[in-house]
Amino acid sequence: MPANQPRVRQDNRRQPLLDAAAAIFRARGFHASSMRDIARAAGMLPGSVYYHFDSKEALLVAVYGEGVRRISAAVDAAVARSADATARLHAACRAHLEVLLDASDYAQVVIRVLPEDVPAAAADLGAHRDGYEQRFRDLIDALALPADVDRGHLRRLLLGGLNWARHWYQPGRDTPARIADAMLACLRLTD
Amino acid sequence: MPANQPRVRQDNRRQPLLDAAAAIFRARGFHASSMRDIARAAGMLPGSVYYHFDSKEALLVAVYGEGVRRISAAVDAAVARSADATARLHAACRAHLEVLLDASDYAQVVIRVLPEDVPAAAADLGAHRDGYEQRFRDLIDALALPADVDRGHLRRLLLGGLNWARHWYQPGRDTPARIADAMLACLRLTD
Amino acid sequence: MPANQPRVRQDNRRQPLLDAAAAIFRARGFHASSMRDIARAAGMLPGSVYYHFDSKEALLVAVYGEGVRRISAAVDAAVARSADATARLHAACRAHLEVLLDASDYAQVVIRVLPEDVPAAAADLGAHRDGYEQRFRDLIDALALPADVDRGHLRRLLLGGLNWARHWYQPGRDTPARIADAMLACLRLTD
Amino acid sequence: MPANQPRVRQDNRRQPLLDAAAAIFRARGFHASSMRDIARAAGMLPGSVYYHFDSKEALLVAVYGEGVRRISAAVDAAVARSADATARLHAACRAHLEVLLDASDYAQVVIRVLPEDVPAAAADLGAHRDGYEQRFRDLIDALALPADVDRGHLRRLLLGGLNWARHWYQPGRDTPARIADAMLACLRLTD
DNA sequence: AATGAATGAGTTTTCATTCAT
DNA sequence: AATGAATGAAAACTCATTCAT
Repeated sequence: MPANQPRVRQDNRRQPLLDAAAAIFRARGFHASSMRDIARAAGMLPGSVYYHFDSKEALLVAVYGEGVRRISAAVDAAVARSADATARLHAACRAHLEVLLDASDYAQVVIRVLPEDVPAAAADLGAHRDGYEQRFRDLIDALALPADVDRGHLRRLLLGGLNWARHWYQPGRDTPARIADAMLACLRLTD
Repeated sequence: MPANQPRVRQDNRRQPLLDAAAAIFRARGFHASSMRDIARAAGMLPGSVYYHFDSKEALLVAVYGEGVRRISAAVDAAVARSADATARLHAACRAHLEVLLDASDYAQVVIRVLPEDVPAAAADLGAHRDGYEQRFRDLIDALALPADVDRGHLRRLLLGGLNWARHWYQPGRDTPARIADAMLACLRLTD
Repeated sequence: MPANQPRVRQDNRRQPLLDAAAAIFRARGFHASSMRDIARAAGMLPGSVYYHFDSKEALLVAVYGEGVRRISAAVDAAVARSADATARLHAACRAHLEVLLDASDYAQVVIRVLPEDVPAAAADLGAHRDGYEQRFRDLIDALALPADVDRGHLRRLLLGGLNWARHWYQPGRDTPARIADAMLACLRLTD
Repeated sequence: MPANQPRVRQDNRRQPLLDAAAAIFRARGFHASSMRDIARAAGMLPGSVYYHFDSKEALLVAVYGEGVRRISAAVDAAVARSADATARLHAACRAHLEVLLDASDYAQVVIRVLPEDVPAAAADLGAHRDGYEQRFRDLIDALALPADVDRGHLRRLLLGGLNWARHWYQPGRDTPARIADAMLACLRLTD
């Protein structure tokens, strides 16, 4: 035995496993994804997954959390580049859709898997989601809106409309940024 | 032997079975609903369900179709009461949300179960859905909109926003009609 | 109501039902054939089959019996045309193969379904089969064979070899008559 | 903890499982054998079988392949002991029948289950069978036969006749070797 | 002579998970 | 850090059969 190498170990297969899970959850949803499939995509045996995560739900929560973290980071970075309230909302919506539609398996899991689909994890997923939505609450609070526009319903209309894009978006026919702009153009954002 | 009974027997357990399936699909989604559960809710044995429907997917398609029929009927009836384009859209949105949020298990299945969740039935479900969305296409075509508002994106924003309500709506705190009005108030529907 | 017609009824759907059963049993064997399939092929509902036959086994026995009757008739007719013992055996083998390979679903069921596959009907099927094989026993008894040829094993070799043809026979490449002749030419039938 | 165990564990329940499957398939045929029964005979739960084999068909193919391997080995060993063409064919037929009738569940599956009974596995089974039959082709090619004996039909007659023995053979009344000899004595194998 | 509706036991298969090694 | 081998429950579905009408 040669000189003890320092051993970098510490869960170095966790990341590939998460990546695989994100890809499978995104493509098939929670219930139609099996631990077998995820393990195979990660190059492991099904039993091995349980070294890293206690359950299928725990794996989902980890993926979902990473998804929220990634959209959050993208939105935060985009928003930071402007000072004007309307411009900031535009930037946020563009970033939101870009990550959601093109970039990341992780982020797509966030809209593909609904908390209510997984009762055992619903609380965790909901908390992650709420944390993210707070950003849009703040952005909309900063706008000068017509008096008869309700900020809560505006936020929910906007987020619902953006997230729905997953169902009809076809890469190539349009871009996330143009879709975001077109939807914002439908809204009464100024006096 | 009394005179000629009317012979109504035909398929008389099909309706209760559909009702049970609608309730279960609505509450748990497609994959988390089992034929066992549906059969039990309908007071049958699992095998008996297959006398009426060839597969779980076929059962879903039947429920989904009935859901679309019910929303369509509600929207058509509501729209028929006005001549003004904007008023007609308002009526449609109110009816859409009312059926969706309060009235019908069948209708809720339509937004709870996404075609892409059930590849084997996706084409059928999609066709039903498209037939329904055509109504909103027509309603929006009839509006006089600002030149920079894209009708396609307006429709998708609106339907996405309305459908999203399922996730946050709490009966009692608000009414479907008020939500529909509040969301429409956020939109630039006039010149 | 016009003058009472004499009504020919008396189980007039029994024959089409038997035909359908023969076709299905022949193509798929006993276990892989379902009463559903047979009923559908006969244009009935599954329950209706039970008006004519008490069970799947009873249906098989009827088909099998008809199969034996048909081969027997063919062989008897063929044999009757010759007086010479060897010529009679030739005629029998040709007729046997012709019915088996080309002519009749019923007859093919006789070699496709083995009595041992259907314990509940094994006795009946075996009896039918034995009745038929008696013909070959008689034909072989009438031959003048070399002393060291055992008549029992000759019969079993010949019938086994002929029946096996089902597995490799391809219509067009050869004819049942030529196959029968070629096989008989392999045997030591004369001193 | 003793020194270094040899680690033989690998798939150590696979063999008992195959044995159990061979016994059940032999006794009842493919369709009448259930995975339940096979699992029970192997001392497993039904689900556990699927760790070793992907499907009932795959299990059959494994049993069938092993059956062919065993008859092939027996025939090859028997044939190797003679140089004379006729003696070699005799040895092959004796070995064939001995394995088939007395020795091995595996081998009996080969004649009990017909490829056409299991469409999903027919190609695999057929390939196995063809590989085996090639031996008889070679043995018969080596014979000096009368000019009017067709080698192909001789082979098919002989194999059909031998395999048919399964249906009437009763241990004790006769021996496989004597049956083989008696059948060969019926054939015109010399000029 | 047949049907509509159902039954109940059965089928093959899949699943998340466990655990000694 | 992972694996080989299994478990036990449940999944969707099929089957032969029944029976009032």
